Amino acid sequence: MPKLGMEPIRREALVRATIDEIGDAGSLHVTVSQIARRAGMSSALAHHYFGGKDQIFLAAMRRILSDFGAEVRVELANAAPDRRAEAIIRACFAPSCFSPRAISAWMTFYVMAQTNAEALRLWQLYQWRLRSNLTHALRPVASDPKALAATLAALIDGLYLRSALNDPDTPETATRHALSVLRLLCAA
Amino acid sequence: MPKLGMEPIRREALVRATIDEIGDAGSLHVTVSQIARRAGMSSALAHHYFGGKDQIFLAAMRRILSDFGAEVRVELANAAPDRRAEAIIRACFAPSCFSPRAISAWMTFYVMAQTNAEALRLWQLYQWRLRSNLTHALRPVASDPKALAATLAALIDGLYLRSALNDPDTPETATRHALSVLRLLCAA
Amino acid sequence: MPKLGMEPIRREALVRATIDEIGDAGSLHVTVSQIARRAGMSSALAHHYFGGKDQIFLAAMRRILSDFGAEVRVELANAAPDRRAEAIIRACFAPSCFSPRAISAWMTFYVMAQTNAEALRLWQLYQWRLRSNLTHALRPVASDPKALAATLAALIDGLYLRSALNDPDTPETATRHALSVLRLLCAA
Amino acid sequence: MPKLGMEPIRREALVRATIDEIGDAGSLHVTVSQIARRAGMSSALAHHYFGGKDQIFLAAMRRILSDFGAEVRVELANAAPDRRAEAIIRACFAPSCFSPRAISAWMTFYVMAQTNAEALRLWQLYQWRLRSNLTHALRPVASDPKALAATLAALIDGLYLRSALNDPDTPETATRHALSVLRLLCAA
DNA sequence: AATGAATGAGGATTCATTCAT
DNA sequence: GATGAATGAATCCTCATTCAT
Repeated sequence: MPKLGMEPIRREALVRATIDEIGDAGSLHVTVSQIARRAGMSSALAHHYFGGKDQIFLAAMRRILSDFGAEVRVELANAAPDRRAEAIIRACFAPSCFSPRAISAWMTFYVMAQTNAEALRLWQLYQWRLRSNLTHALRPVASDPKALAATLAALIDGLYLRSALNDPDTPETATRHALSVLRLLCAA
Repeated sequence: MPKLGMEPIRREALVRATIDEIGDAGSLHVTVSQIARRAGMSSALAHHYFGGKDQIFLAAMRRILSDFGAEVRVELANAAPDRRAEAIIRACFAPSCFSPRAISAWMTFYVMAQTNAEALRLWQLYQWRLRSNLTHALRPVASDPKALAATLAALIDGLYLRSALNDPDTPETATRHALSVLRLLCAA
Repeated sequence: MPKLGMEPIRREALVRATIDEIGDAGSLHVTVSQIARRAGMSSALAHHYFGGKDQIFLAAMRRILSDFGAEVRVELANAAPDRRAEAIIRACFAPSCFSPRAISAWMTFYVMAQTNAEALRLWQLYQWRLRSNLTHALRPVASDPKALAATLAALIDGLYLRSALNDPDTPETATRHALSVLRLLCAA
Repeated sequence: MPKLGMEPIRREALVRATIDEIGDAGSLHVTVSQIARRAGMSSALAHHYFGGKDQIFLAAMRRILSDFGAEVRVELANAAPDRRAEAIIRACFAPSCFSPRAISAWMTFYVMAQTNAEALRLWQLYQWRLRSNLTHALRPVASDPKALAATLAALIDGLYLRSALNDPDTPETATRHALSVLRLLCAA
């Protein structure tokens, strides 16, 4: 009697395992076997469900992006209209996005995007959404919302980067940093 | 007497080839053989001179850092006292540091720093120098030089990142962006 | 369900192939590929089952030791109480232990024991067992069983050595030699 | 002005270095470069003088044999006619032959002899001389000098073997052991 | 659905040896 | 006489991927 409906469960487990494994290893140098073992199945099954290593990685990247999107939506839902930019920044540094594991995986996908077209597309989508969200949110409070959005997006990436490299910055410090820049540049 | 003095030539060629190869490939997934071939020698000779793959990569990283340091020194030498921060920013986006290849290699070393202690040390050294230079340069013009230096450093890294990911930003755009943030935040 | 239970078969085949290959080559200078080919599989599979070259070699060494132990047990089971020492000596030169291949492999492992801790431990275990068995067996017939056991153990090793080096000694000659020394020294 | 008469000096240095290096490493896994470095010259020069690695090893083996022969001659020169067998045994365990280094090198050459014809010839020569010397020396004191010589030769090899494998036996213990067997078997 | 079995392709590293100077 | 330079050929090991069951 075959088990039914295993596919989504397996895929989910593999995606989680991929993020965790990359986060632990701190690099893309992670084998399919390691991921599969962590997900509690054989590497052959991982291939069966995803077709190949790249696809597993891309699925993990999509998952990180959608987690991020969800976080943004939650924060935006509770934000006053003139606090929407703050809310987005908070979402960026929320634990689900800014844990060491997530950061490590995130940074790693940047590298993947240098060679994999689909990964690049995903990153560009993320950038477009982030900037678009920020621009929209900044419209009530900034004189040049688009430029400020670009600045904040770059700053956020930079803060991710140094957090990935063991900078002792806590999420709180990073959040405070980004928020203070937001305030200063809105005032300017 | 044998042919003499090849060592510095070979090492130099390998370092160049490493940066170029990583830049072209857009990832650390570059073999010693590829590097050696590009440098016009056998992989055995590359090992002979550097001892191993990691050391070749670290030498390339050191080279990038020292190129950057030289660029900074040049720009600072020609800068008026109240333009020193600008000068540093210009150095960051000077062609020798901001060519697609250099950026790609640079980003790639970030990944290496996640697992290699010496690479991490080198990155931290770079960060410390950059921030220290910036802090010093900002003293005459900013109310909180240290905080502003941190912001600029993060912003610069973020701009590198998106440049590495095929953002159509030109060096000029990136420079203008960073300089404008500098001005706004000094005024604030 | 997949093909099952190959592991013990493969391991066994590899252990046999290792002993044969070393025996043929007459040295530790034997590659994993050679062994794997002789065992009818890829070198990758050999690594998969054993983890590395050293472990393959150690498994082969363990096999030789256990073959020897079995031979001793068989001979002892059929021996009169005052013939137990003779039985042990016969076991040492039984075909399964004293074939050219086995000797060659045996000698070769001696070399391995000079640099590999686990191999050394195995050799010491073998020595301890041999001497212990001999001492016990000699108690009824010798005045200083321990000293005589040490002498016989060294003599046996020496006879192995020259057999490994193409001495025309047959197993029978070697057995007769050792037995005659046993008799002489018991009488003394 | 070329240096004259360097050849014997270089060859001597290489032979010494080979023995020392093998002794230190405890195995044949010694590179020509290591040997040459220890001998204070380039590996190219080592090849120049010896033609290849095997020849270097064979030269070292010859040296060990001739050292042994010299030791035997010295001991025999000072021995009373009925003490000649004792003298040979003492020579076998004299420091120049029985130092850990010498033993390690010695054992290692046994392995070489399994594959190299010239090494085998040298070992056989050594055996022949040892047995011949012993037989001659035993004539006045043993009933079957030839058989006893064979026994002693094998015993001596066995004692070397266990000394090579870190048996705590000192040279003195080994000497006493061999001498006591000699006495017992002469009496028998 | 699931997996143990199996491998080919490749990658870092080592080393004896050759050669130009 | 002497050596730095240079390499081809190996060797261990890894890993994504395929397949039979």
